Amino acid sequence: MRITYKTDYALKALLDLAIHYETGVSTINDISRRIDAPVKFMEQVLLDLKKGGFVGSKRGNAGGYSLANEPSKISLGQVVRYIEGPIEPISCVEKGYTNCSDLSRCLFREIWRKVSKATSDIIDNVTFGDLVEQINSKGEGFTYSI
Amino acid sequence: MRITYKTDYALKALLDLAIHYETGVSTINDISRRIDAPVKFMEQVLLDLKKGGFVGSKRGNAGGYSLANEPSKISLGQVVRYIEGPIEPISCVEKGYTNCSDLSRCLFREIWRKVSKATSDIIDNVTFGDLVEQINSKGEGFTYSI
DNA sequence: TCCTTGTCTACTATCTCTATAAACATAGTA
DNA sequence: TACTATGTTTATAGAGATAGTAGACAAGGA
Repeated sequence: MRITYKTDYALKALLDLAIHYETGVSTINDISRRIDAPVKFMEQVLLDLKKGGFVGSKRGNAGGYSLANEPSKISLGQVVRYIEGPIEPISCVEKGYTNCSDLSRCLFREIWRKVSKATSDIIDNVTFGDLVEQINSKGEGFTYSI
Repeated sequence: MRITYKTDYALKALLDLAIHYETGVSTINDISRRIDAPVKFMEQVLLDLKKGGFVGSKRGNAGGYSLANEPSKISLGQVVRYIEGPIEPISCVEKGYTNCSDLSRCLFREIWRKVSKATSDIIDNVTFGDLVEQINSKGEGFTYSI
């Protein structure tokens, strides 16, 4: 039931960008250093996040990445689904699945549906705005390790 | 966030054995056929389940597998943890983890801890006895597809 | 033009998943 | 005893995912 490093890095990168939302763009190098991720791997993660519409970029001198939307408009769930894939622990729970011989009679399907819903309820209801707010409410001078 | 086929087969095999709890042992071939799983793969799964203490076996002619405990004593969570591994979506949530620079300051840890707890609350509170009961309460002649 | 930055493609080592195969051990039965 | 049905163990293998690494290229500002 593990998430991958890619998703972990993606979430941390977005939180980093959310923290620096007012500051302007951040370079891949800056982001990688601040969240302690491999630079070349971060390149790919950020490109994926760009394809997903989560971040914008500016090339050339003084270029870098920035959030495409307000932190409060991006939920963790959106990112996890895009980078990691479906939340559902087993494919038969997914919408539109019709391969089982008789879905209505499979007991495990209902279990995994519940797990899927519980997980979604958590990660769909937290935005990067919420996280930044939590950090700020701790007071000045308190630095988070992302 | 997917579980593996191995876990899926393991759960289905145990439910199958729970349904036939009073009947005596079932052979690998019978179980595989009833839950529609590859025989040679089922061998490994059942062997793992035996190591985990979930099933017992009898060799030789008229041998086979049977549940090691009453169906109501085995929860889905026990099996998932043993076959699939930790429920926690990321290692820093696990008990005893001390590798993070500063656990108390990581916001994502709390999110994944919540997801982990929600999942556990579901799968730790369903036993194979519950599932068999659900099947029986549907009345005679109603066959489940496991 | 030069430097800094993002973009894109390719490559690789390692691991996991999902099986399959063959040789072997055990136990009942003819 | 010989035979057969069963579980046991170990090895192997292809496909795919994971977690990176490398290098050439494109764009934009000074």
